[in-house]
Amino acid sequence: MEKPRSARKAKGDGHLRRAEILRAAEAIFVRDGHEGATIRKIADEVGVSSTALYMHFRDKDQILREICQGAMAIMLANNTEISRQPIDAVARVRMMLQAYMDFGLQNPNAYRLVFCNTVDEAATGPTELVGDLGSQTYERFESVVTELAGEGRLRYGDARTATQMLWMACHGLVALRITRPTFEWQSAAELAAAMLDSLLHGLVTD
Amino acid sequence: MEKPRSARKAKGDGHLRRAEILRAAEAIFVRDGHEGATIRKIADEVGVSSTALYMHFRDKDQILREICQGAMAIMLANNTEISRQPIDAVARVRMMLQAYMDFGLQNPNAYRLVFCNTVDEAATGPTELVGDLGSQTYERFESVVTELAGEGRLRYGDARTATQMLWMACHGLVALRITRPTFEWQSAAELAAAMLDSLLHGLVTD
Amino acid sequence: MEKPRSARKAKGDGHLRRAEILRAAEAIFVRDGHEGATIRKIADEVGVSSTALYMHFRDKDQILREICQGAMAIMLANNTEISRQPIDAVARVRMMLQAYMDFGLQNPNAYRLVFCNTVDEAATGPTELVGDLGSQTYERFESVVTELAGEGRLRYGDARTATQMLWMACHGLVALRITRPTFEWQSAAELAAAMLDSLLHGLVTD
Amino acid sequence: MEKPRSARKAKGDGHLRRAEILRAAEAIFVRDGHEGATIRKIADEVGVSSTALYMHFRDKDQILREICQGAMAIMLANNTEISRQPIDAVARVRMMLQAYMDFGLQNPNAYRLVFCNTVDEAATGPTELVGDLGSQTYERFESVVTELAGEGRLRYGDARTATQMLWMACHGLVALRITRPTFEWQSAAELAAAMLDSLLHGLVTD
DNA sequence: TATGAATGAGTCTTCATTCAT
DNA sequence: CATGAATGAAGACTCATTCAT
Repeated sequence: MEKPRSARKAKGDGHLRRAEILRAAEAIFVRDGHEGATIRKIADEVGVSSTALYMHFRDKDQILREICQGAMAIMLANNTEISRQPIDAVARVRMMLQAYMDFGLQNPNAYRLVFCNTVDEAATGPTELVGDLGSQTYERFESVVTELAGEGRLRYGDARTATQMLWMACHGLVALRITRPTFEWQSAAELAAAMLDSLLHGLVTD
Repeated sequence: MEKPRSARKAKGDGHLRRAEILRAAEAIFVRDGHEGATIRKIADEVGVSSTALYMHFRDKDQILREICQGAMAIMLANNTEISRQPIDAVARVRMMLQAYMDFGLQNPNAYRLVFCNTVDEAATGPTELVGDLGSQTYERFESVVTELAGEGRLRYGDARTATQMLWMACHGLVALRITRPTFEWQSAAELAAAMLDSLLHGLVTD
Repeated sequence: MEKPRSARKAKGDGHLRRAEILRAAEAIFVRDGHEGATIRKIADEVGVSSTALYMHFRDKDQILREICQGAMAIMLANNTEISRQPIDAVARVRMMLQAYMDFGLQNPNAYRLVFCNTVDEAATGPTELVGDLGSQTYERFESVVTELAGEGRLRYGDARTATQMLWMACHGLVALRITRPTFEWQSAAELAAAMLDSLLHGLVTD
Repeated sequence: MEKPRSARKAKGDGHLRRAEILRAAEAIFVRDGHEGATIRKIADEVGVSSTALYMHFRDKDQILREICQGAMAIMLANNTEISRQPIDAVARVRMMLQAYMDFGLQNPNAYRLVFCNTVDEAATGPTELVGDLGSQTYERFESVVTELAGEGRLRYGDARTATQMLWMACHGLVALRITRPTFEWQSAAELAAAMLDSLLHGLVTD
C-alpha cells in the first residue's frame, strides 16, 4: 500500500478500482433506485471521472448486472451449503427460506434489483443475466421440496407447486418490507417465524 | 357525430380524453416504471401532443395518483362487500385474500404501481396519496383477522402479526408472477389454492 | 346594468371588457415584468379564457402598446397643461420635470415599460408605437427650454443639450428608484428637490 | 497546434471557452434581456451545444452573476484609483462620475445588466450577488461627497442626498442613451459635460 | 363574443455516452 | 488508465397562438 500522492485515489491495479465502483454503485442503487443511480453519481462517489467507469464496464447495465450476480452468488452459496447438511428435509426447507428472507432484508438494494424489477421478454436488462445462477439456486431449493414430496409428506399439491408457493410467500415478506419501509410492521423475525410456522405446519405432515 | 375534418383529434367531450390518458398512462407506468413513464410516451400513446396532457392533469404525478386511487377504490369495495357477508370469519379472510390476488393478477399494471413501487420517506409520490383508501382496505382485512383472534383460533402470534403475514404471502404470489412472467409457474389458481390452504390450515384452528 | 346571472363577469359590451383587460394587464406587468406577464395570467385575472383576449387584441404586444400609449397620453396632457400656464419659463421647466418624475414614481410599471425597455431598430416592440405621443411630449418640453435659451439664460450649451440633459437626469432618478427598490434611498421628494435645485441653479441664470 | 480533424470544436484549454461564453452571453443578455437570453441562444452564438455550457457554469444564473461581477469589479477599481488621487474633492467627484458614465457608455451590455434590470426582494437573481462589490463602489463615491460636505461646500441637502442625486442623474444619462439608441441625442461628451457642469456648479460652492 | 382543447416551439436541465488527448 | 470537453436525446413543463364549435 503506497501512499497516494495526489488527492485522487491511488490508481492501483484495476481490480481494486472495479470493486470500488461496484460498491459505490450498489450503495447508490440502494439509496436512489434503479433510475436514480446515474453514472455520474457513481463516478463522483468513487472519486473518478464518469468516463473512467467505461474503462471497467461496458455500460451502465453491466454494472447492474454484476451487482445482481454478486447477490445471486451469495444466495446460491447459502442454498448449496444448507442442502449439504445431514438434517431433516423440512429443516433444510425452513433454513433455506429463512436464509432467503434474511438475505433480502439485509441487502434490500440488491434484492429489489434482482427480484422486484420486471423482466420482460427482451431480456436486455441486468436481471436477465443472473439466470444461470438463479436457476441453480432455485433448483437447490426445489430438490429439497421434491425430497419431501418423495417422502409423501406434502399435504397439498405436488412438489413444483409447493416450491413455488413457498418461494412466493417469502418473497412477499421481503418485498413488502422493502417497498413499504414506513408501514408499521411487526418485527421481521416475528413475521418470518409466523410465516414459516404456518406454511410448514399447514403444508407438511410429520 | 360528424367526422373531424382537420388533422386534430376531435374526440368528444374531454371526459373520454381523460380516461384515455389514464388508460395509456397505466399501461406505460406498468411497463416502464415510475421514472420510465414519461409524459411524452404517454402523449404519443394517446396520439396527442405532450402539452395536451397538461390540460387534463396538473402534472405527471397527478396522473399517477389517479391511477393508484382507482385501483385502491376497487380493492376497498371488494373488502367492504366481503366483510358484510354473514359467514365464518375464516371464510371471509380467505375470500379477501383470494379477491386480493385475483385483482392483482387481473390488473397487473395498477397492482405494480401501488404495491411494488418503493414509497420512500419523502412521501411526495403518487402512491402515498393512496394512503387513505389503502388504510381503510387494510383495516377491513385486519378486523376480520382480529375477529378470528378474538375467537381464540390463531395458532401462532397475535392478530397484527397474522394480518401482515397473510398479506405478505399473497402479495408475494402476485408480485412474483407479475415481475417474472416468463418463469414456468404452475397455474395461478393452483398456487393460490395451495397458499391459502397451507396458510390457513397452519395458522387457524377449527 | 343588469345583474350577471353566472359566476362569470357580465358579458357587457366590448368596451368594458377591453378596459378591464388593460387594467388587469397593467397590474400584472407591474408585478411580474414584461416577460412574466403571460397571456394566461391576464386572462385568469380578468376571468375569461385566454382565447378571449384575442377577440380584443391582435396579440400580446398590442396589449402592451395600448398600456404604453395610455401612459404617454397622460404625460402629454401634463406637459400641455403646464405649457399653457402664464408663468416664468424656469418655473414651467421645473413643473414639467417634477410632473415627469411624479408620474414615473407613481406608475412604475408603465414607466418602465415605456422608458426602461430597449427600443431597437426593428421597432416591433410595444414601445415604438408610442412614438407619436412621445414626440409631442418631448417637444412641449423642448420648447420651454428653447424659450429659456432665447432669453439668454442658459449658462452652458444650447437648448437641445439642456433639454436632453434635464430629461436624462430626471429619468435617472425615476429609473434607479424603480429598478432598485430595496436600496436605502433618501425620500423621493428630497432627492427630486435637490436635483431640480442643483440643475436649475447651475444651468440657468436669473 | 494541429488542426482538429473532427466536427467537434477543439478550442484550447477551456479557459478560453469560458471567456468566450461570457462574451456571447453578455451580448445576448443586453440584447434580449434577462429572460430573453436563453441557454440555447448563447450556445448557438458560441457554436457549441447547449449542454456544453453546463460544463463551465452551474446554471444560467451563474453566467449572469459572473458578467455582473466583472463589470462591478472594473467600476470599483476606477473609483478606488480616483479616490487615491491628491486632488480637490470636487475634482474627484467629477472624475468618478465621468468614469462612471464612460464605463456605462462603453460597456452598455454590462451596464444594463447591472443597473437597468429590476432587482426584486427575492434577491435570488444574479444582480444581487454583485452587492458586495457594488456596495464598496458606492461607498468610495459617498465618502468623497461626504468629504465635500465636511468642508461645508454643499449648497443643498446633506451628503447622502447629494450622493444619491448625483448618481441618479448620471445613471439617467447612460440609461437613456442605451435604451434609446435611435433618438437624436447630442454627443455624449457634450451631454456629460453639461450635466456635470450644471450639477456641480449648482450644488457645490467654491 | 366566447370557449375548451389542442399545438409546436421553446424553456432549463440531466442523462449516458464518446472523442481526442 | 484516466480525463475534460463535448454531444444528442430526452426529461418536465410553459408559452403564445389557433381551431372548431
